[in-house]
Amino acid sequence: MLSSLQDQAADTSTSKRKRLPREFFTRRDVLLVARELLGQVLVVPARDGARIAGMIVETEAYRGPADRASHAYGGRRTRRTETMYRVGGTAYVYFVYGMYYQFNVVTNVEDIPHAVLIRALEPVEGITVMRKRRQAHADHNLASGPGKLCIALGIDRGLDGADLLGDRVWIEAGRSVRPASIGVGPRVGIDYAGEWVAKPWRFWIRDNVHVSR
DNA sequence: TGTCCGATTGGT
DNA sequence: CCAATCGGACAG
Repeated sequence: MLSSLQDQAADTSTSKRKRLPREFFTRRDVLLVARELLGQVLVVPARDGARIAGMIVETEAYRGPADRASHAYGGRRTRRTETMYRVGGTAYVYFVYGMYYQFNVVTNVEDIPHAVLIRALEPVEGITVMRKRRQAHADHNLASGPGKLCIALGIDRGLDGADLLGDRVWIEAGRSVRPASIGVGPRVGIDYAGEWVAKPWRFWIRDNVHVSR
């Protein structure tokens, strides 16, 4: 089973992949979108026309305004959170801890601030560039965290608000992941969120070495 | 304007 | 376990 997973993952680097359509992102269930983003491929074009890409192996759903862990909790609408109120299929990129960027995918229709944090990628294309940016770390440590993947792909605040159906960053169809291969558990780094801390809204591909932690 | 703190990471 | 490092949110 493990080998078939790897074969399929390898397949995504050679076959033609289709870009995910608007309708994938505008669905109302952010938990469903978070699960189905596993196995899809996040792509950022490099300067010379090359591509930097990684298969999504870990995600977290944020369901504002009810979700206390969300930046949009209570309907909070500020310059930073405004992006989350845009239509599904928009990139929400923010800066934290004074040094890291975090890449999110906005879901649902306009004015409903739901989003999926992309927490880890398995490198697929542009691995040499990723190694350079991440200072020659082992491959399983190139993009195995939300801050790390932004460094590896060169993502910064300039991509906040970018349309995922545009040409600055997008997501292509990779492989579907069987429910049995999906790990489910509580989100991390949100100890301030009270009862919402325990919600099992973190998803990952089981046995994949590129998952964080 | 001042203070508090974070959807993390890497080193001790 | 802890420091790094600075923008965002909010109180005053």
